[in-house]
Amino acid sequence: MSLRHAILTLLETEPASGYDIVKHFKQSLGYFWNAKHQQVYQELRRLSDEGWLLCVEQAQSDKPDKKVYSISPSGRAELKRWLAEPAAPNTLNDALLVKLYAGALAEPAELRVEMARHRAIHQDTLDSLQDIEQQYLELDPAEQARQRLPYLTLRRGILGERAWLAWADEVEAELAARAEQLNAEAFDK
Amino acid sequence: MSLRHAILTLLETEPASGYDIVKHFKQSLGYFWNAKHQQVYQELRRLSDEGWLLCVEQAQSDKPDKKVYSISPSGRAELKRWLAEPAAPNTLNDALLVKLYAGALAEPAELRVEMARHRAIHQDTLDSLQDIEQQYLELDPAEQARQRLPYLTLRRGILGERAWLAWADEVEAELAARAEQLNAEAFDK
DNA sequence: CTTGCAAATGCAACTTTTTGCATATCAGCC
DNA sequence: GGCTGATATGCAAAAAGTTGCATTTGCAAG
Repeated sequence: MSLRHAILTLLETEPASGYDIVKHFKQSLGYFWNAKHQQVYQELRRLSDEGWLLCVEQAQSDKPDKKVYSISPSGRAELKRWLAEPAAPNTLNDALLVKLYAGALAEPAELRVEMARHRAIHQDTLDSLQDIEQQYLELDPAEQARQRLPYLTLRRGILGERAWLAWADEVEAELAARAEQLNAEAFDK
Repeated sequence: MSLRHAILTLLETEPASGYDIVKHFKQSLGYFWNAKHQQVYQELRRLSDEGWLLCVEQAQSDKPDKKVYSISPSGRAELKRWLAEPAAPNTLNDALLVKLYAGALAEPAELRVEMARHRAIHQDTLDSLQDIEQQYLELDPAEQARQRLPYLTLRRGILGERAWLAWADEVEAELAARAEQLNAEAFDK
């Protein structure tokens, strides 16, 4: 489990509330980490109990009160310990690829709709990652240097999404060819 | 949950034992689906109980006996039903990217070792996927046409791994630059 | 004045996945 | 005769993740 270490990593940059962390996961960091709010809040409490985080309740006049968490020295030590461990390579379970694999059983038109839907999502993700990249590239060189490693994780997102879209081109070309074939067969009758 | 549908998809091509399925996941299909044997065996029993699979115990003289599962008509119907559903886009949790993000806290040398280790794994995966692609390309055109959709899932693996390696080049260039910088600083003293 | 939305947090039940342990058959090797 | 390794299957507990439900504050729009 590394949700806890993902949280420690985020809090290493700056203190944040559970709500803030979830927002990060939903926005920029969603490319490499995802978690529901329920999981995050629970984990924050556990990390607090273990002494890896400090928690300050902060009253707000315009919004509901919040709990701001920050990393403690022992939390930072734990993060360092974890960083030195080798990480298991990522495994993935991709339902869309299963559907494509079994696609001979499906309606070709439905596959095309599904691909188009996913393409739109990936394109949106790419656009927003590229926006963030643009902001990074407008920073002064010293700040760029400081943010270099997070930037490289962003690059992973960008390169990954571009590869996905290039693949989608191949798939859509094939599905279009199939649709044409079906059309021609229908015409023959 | 789509492990069950991944299994149905595999069995749609040909009957197999739990052991066979696990082997598929470990080998070629590992790019898009992963599951431990415990999970697969359990799911096979459940699918059987629901009537979506048929199971035949097959005695073997040279090896332990095995249970060969095949998809039933109701299983095929369920698979079709599932194929028509929209799939949620994949989310991922990538510990390596978390480590890189927090990399300022880590030993640069350790990051480089870790990257090299992961690069080797991805390169191996790419090599084996490309071997499979080569086999596909040597099939006669009719057979290629029949295998076209599974082949496209293979392409996803290939394009994905290439993108990963291209990204690793960027990361390694940066880590090498950091190492040189550290070296120069040490030399100054 | 109520409806809806963003900010903010949480419990409880459930499903899915991982981890650890366990066992049996047979082939080939030393 | 004992070891390793591939084949083949499973139980049980724990951890991780999802789903459904629930609540409070305050703002803004209608």
